[in-house]
Amino acid sequence: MNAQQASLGIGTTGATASPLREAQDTFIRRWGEMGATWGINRTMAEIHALLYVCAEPLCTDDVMERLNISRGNASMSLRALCDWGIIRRQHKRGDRKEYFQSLGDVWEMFSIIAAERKRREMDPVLETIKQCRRMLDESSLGKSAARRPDVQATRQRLEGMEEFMEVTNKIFQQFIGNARSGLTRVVKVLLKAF
Amino acid sequence: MNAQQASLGIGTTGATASPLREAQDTFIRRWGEMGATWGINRTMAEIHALLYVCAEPLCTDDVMERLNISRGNASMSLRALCDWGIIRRQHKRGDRKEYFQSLGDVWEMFSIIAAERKRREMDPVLETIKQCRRMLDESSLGKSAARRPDVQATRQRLEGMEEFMEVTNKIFQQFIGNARSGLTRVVKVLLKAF
DNA sequence: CTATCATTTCAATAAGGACTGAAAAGGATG
DNA sequence: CATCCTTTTCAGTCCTTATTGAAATGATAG
Repeated sequence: MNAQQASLGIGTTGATASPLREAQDTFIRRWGEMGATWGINRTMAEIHALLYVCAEPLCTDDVMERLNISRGNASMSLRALCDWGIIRRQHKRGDRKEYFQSLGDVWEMFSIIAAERKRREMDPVLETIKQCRRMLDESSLGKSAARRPDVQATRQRLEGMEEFMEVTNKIFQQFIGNARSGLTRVVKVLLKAF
Repeated sequence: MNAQQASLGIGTTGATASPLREAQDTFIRRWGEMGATWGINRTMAEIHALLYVCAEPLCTDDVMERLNISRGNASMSLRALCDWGIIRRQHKRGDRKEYFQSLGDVWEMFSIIAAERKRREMDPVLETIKQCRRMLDESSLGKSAARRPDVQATRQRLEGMEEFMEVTNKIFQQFIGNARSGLTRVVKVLLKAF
């Protein structure tokens, strides 16, 4: 084991139990668990946590050894994280391997994630709700059907949800649009207001 | 099939394809998909969507038939939704069955969900981060170890994450504390500011 | 061009969650 | 307290997703 590996706490023997490594592992494990409950797969969350806390570029083998995962898994997860945009590839001169590095600014990371999840998961729902409302319009159903109490009740519920998502979307938008290092404008406003 | 069932669009034959039912089903399906990507199981999300759009109390059998799920599944999912507090049990006089009804106010629902997820998923992470930071304190490691660049780098990353989560927590808190029907104070502040 | 090292891909498999159905428990009614 | 109706529970099964490992592909250096 060379000096670099020692400082990373990477190695096949479990003997190296530095406090640094222990602290990092604790964080990584917890972050992985949280990811799972928010619909992000555990391994991806762990890899991200690892790159984030180490705060230096690691290569695929580092990640594999440190988290005990296969090469295939590491490769696919690293690519997914790059696709999300929260880690970046890096080349070291004189080294064929690729290295990966996490963004350092938490606000930027979360703003990227928020943007992506809004696009992938909230926008389609909002679209669907609008469509459902249209299906229950007077112009689609005729006057008498559109006034049935059950139809009206459903329409009202859809309206309530649409309003909510519209507002939530706006907040996301603000968060997304402004986050370039440090606290967002949204957040500053909030913190000042309370 | 009686009148009540007809109006709910519930029935064993697939023949009844009312626009109301179609709109509801579209919403339910989409809501279920979204839930899945946010770590809420699809069936639970669908049941909730059903109770929400119908805007009237339904019994276990209604839910089973409408969503094609088993009694066991319906029972467990309904209980979980009650535990979350976003649907409520109801008794109808002269009827042994229990009925379930969704909260009508979306803001209240999400405030309940936010409170629960904060408690279950964010608070523990924050706790872990604090603990990890303590592991890397000068008082735990001694001066020289605590000043190693790798230790300092990790400590900084943990601090960055802690700050982020602390602020996020405050925002959640505001959202949670104020939401009793209609827009929260947080949301009003936000909307005025932009 | 070939050898060498790195990365990606993907079929096979393992692991984890969700769902069912039937049996048990609960609770109202006469 | 016996009956009838409803709800809950949970072992077994099914289904989805995550992971592996080895073969294919790509990239660099000599």
